[in-house]
Amino acid sequence: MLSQHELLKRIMEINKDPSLSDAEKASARQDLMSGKWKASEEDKETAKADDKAKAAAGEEKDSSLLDDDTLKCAICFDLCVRPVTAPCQHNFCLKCFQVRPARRSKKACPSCRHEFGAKFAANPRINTALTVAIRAFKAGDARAASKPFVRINNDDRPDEAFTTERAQRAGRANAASGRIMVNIPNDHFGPIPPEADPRGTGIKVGEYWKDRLDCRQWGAHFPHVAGIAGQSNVGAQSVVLSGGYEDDRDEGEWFLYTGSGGRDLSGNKRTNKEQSFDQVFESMNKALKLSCTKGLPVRVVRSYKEKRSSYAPTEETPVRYDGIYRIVKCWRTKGKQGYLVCRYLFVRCDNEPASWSSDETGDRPGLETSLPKEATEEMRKADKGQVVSMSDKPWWDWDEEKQAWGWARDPPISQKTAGGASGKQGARKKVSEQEKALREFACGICKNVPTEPVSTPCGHNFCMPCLEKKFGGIADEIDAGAATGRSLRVRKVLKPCPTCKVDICDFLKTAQANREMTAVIAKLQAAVERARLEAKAEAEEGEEGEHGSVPAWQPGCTASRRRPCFCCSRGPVCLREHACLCP
DNA sequence: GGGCCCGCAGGG
DNA sequence: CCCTGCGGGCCC
Repeated sequence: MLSQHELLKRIMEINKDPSLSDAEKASARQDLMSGKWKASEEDKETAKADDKAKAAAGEEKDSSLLDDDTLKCAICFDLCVRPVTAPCQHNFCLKCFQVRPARRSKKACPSCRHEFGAKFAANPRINTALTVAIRAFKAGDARAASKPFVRINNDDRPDEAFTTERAQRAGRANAASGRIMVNIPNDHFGPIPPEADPRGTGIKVGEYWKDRLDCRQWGAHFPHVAGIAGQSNVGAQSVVLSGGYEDDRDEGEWFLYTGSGGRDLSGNKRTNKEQSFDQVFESMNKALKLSCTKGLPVRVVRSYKEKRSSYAPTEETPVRYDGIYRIVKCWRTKGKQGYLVCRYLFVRCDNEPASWSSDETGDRPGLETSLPKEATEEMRKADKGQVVSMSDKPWWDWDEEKQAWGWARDPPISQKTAGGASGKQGARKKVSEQEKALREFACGICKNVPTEPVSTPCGHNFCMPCLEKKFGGIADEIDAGAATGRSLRVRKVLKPCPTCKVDICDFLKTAQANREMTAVIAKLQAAVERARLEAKAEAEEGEEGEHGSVPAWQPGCTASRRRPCFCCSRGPVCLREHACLCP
């Protein structure tokens, strides 16, 4: 890996290289920052010599870099805060740029008088490579700099599944397919931890992918078209800011997000800019609302397709992970198209600094209480005056002791069987949980789960056969009692609930196995069985020959449904052929 | 750059 | 099963 000094030197060399175009410069910088660059022998030599010189000269060399314009704002002459880079290669703080050159009629660089292109003047984008350099510079050593991650080659994978001939010709499936690299269920909340990542790093803020499909494979956001990942009764795990809704407003640390729906998608359309009816808090919008009230962590991914945000990535880093946010408020209001839209105020709460931040630390609490005026103004106009707030005890919260964000309550349990770090621990846990649920139905006499369950008015469960055995031919005796009209009272005393001793004689007259309960029990039993199998597979994991009778995957399989492998959870498994892709 | 079409995942 | 979905390739 490059020393920090070397890194900065290289960035400057790139910036000064007259043979490179702006785009090439940007791309070279990005490659450097993302760790794609590989040390050649020559480079290693210079690095060595460099280290020696550095050792001799102490830190002088590093501090001398402060004289270089590269990291400084050409307006305020300080280190850039949220740097934007003009086509002339001069850098500015986003704010400095917005208050000075952007407001003037002649939009030109105050440093070199070079006129900005219309695109840059209208929507300057943060130069994230520069923020990394500034952070590194401030920290003075490589350790504190956000560590460049090494992307493992995602191409040429045996399981980069092609589904259609057309897609094969294009060199890539045109819909979601391919192996999910991270070991987490789709309904995993919060950051993707190192344990779940085959590289052992976890998904870091600033990591980026070439498209939504790639992003999906690394678990940051699973749906490949939809912008919201979630379940209406659990919450939302992640969102993408992709410019699909014109009401969105992005200010980096906070943004206003629009819910989904309200659009006519008839005729096999996937999206439609035109809204034709009101949005409601249902399905994905409801999931987001739940994440809001619970204060759950929501992963946020930004796409270069968002054209109106300075915080959106560029084509060089098309789909970028920006860390954890919480939804502090949500409400409904009239959107620009005149229909009601669901609105969500996201506020960042991540331990890592944002890609656009020149700070060395992540977010600090407080932002969620001092709401931006854009949001408060909109909330005042909220539909029916209803504004939903985040809980006082959010699931994801600031830990004063650790001085870090983290889980303040247990994370929601995954409902999926996708395996993975949490899923694996969950399998055994799930067995015991469901067994516990089953025990709720246990017969008060034989203590087993009843096959013909009866629930008494006093709320206790028994097997029908156990009750009959206990009270001896219930139906017959009662019939006999009714026929004689004599000893019913006596029998009543003789038929107390075996659990609570309450008289259940009258109930027993008409008692029948509860069909509804039978169904519930059957479902639970099936779930326990499934969970047991999972736990078993888990226990046997690592052993050879686990795939048993599963046939080898055949290239060109056009299965429409894929799931992580039942055996090793690494997937995908073709459910039509039940073929397994495990190595 | 716009329109069109497509496969697929996932919720309900 | 049906419907939705802030993709992406391709053709024009």
